Amino acid sequence: MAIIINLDVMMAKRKKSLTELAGEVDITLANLSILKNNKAKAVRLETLDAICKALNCQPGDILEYVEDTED
Amino acid sequence: MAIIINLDVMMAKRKKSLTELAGEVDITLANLSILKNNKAKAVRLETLDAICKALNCQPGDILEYVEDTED
DNA sequence: TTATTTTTATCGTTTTGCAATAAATTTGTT
DNA sequence: AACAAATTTATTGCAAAACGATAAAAATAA
Repeated sequence: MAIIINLDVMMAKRKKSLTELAGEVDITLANLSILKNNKAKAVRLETLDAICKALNCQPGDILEYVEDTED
Repeated sequence: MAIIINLDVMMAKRKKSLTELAGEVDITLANLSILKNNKAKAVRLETLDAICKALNCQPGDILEYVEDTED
């Protein structure tokens, strides 16, 4: 099992593109993409906070606990 | 608003002390205490994973979105 | 094809997780 | 009060990683 960041669901729900989100979260588009695709091994709570704020959601909405029997 | 880590609820539910948890999470007691008391500014997903595993819970169970109008 | 969005990659800086260790503080027990 | 156990706080140090800045590649849309 592994924890992954899933922004897709909330982004779709809020109809926000990565580009839009990056602007609001105040993080570079490139780095947000890394977070979104689980290339990051850690997250600053501050960043998570900004994302939740921008997507108007709870941490639990974007953090998932999944089987890592993929890829 | 800020995201905080709240281990107390799940620790109580699982009846686990910090000392026990530290052993299972494979992190030093000192550092787990830091996480527990929100002195950490970031968390490794790997660590979060180990904590969720040890407490048998979801990330959303230990991550809270609260007003930072305290202390 | 052309434009737009997203993903990858590289370099450099700064931050921070975490170990190791030890001391201080709190909590529990008799 | 006295003692033990658990928790918190503090230091030092290092390796790892976030994130910025930037640019190029790849994917998606029009």
